[in-house]
Amino acid sequence: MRIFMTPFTPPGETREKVYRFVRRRILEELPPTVREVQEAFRFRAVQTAREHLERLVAEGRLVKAHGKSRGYRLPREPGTLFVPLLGRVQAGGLRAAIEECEGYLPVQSRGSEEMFGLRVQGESMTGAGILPGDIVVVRQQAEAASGDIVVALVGDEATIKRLRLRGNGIELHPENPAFTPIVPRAEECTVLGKVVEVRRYLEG
Amino acid sequence: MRIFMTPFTPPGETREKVYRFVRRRILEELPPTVREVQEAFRFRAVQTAREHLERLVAEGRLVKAHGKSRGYRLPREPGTLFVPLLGRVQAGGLRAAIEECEGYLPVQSRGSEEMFGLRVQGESMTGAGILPGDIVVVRQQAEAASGDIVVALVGDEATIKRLRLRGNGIELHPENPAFTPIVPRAEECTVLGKVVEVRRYLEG
DNA sequence: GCGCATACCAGATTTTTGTCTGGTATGCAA
DNA sequence: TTGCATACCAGACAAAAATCTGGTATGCGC
Repeated sequence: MRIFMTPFTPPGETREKVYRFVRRRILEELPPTVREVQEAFRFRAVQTAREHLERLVAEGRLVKAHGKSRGYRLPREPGTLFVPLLGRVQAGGLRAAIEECEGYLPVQSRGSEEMFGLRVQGESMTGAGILPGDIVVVRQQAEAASGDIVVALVGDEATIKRLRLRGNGIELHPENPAFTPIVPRAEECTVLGKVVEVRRYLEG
Repeated sequence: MRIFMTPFTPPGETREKVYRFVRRRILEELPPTVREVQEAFRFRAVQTAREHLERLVAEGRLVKAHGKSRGYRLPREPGTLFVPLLGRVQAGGLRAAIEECEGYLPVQSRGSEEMFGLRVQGESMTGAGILPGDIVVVRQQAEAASGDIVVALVGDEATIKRLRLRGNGIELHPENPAFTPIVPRAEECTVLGKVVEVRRYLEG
């Protein structure tokens, strides 16, 4: 007569915990093996862990790569990618600036667009809640709509302003009464991309 | 006589590519196996991939968990963790709010502190560049220093204000002249945590 | 009782994966 | 020339991990 450890486990409760465990591990960059799940929950059999995992897959809460180690993943990728954080961008040197970036930022993104982070200098956009020292996350694109906040290369330095289309030309508007709009000639201004996110770190 | 495919590969060039490949894979959440590296570079022998990887470890550019599958990691963890994004927090229900969160935010963090994200309502902190709809990232802590921006539970709703210590008591200061400071009694106010980051998503 | 579901366990097989031993080719410096 | 480094290859072995087969206990509806 064998002893079976089958404490009163309400249906689904253990599975819920397994799901949370696996999700956390995946988000922390290393999905667990079936045996790691087994050990984490003190199952006596690998199969028990496997059954929970396969059930989660059947329910659509996880997806897996059959036969591969650590093959369980979250469905619909959370799509977190790391974009380079640039200190400043000088004329023409976006490529160079990306090579010499200060670090990387985790960013949520659906596509695999080319993006970068840029540290804000100056007070010209405080009216839009963008303060010196903030970081803007920029999606690289040469075109933008009127009203978008963009990063543009004017002269030999990148600047953050609100874009206004005026007939054929463009204007770059600060969001601070102490500054005046820039009306660059087309050939001396390049739109590097659109600001899609603003971040401010209050410590560290 | 065997034929060896040894094209002119400048020293370190292949290794650099291997490093980039592995780093990308790690950041995308599933570190490669040695054989996956082998296949990605069309090496005829696993050992070739292994030598590059071990070399990268020796150089300190990667670290590994010996004997574990997919055991290569980036040194000094980028320490990205995912924190729950809460819509609103009502009296006492921080735990409940975390259970029913709207989603997860990738956040850079050194420790494994308890954190959460909270969507900003109202204009009381616009002077600090915190606008309605912004997201604040909060580290849970019951104590905070004078001058910190905190999330506090006053009455039955969470609010974001700048904390001021006044003798024995506390004051919660808005950063907008149209609002007046709150001077709560100690028993009707709980500091949930300190705002460590502000985010604004400009699209989506 | 019966059938059926969930929840779990035991032991084995098969595949994947990490590791190891010993090799070839090329360039460089002593 | 020798020695030594890098860069690569071949074939194996052993550990780790996924998978499979067949079981026990408990509760629920009929």
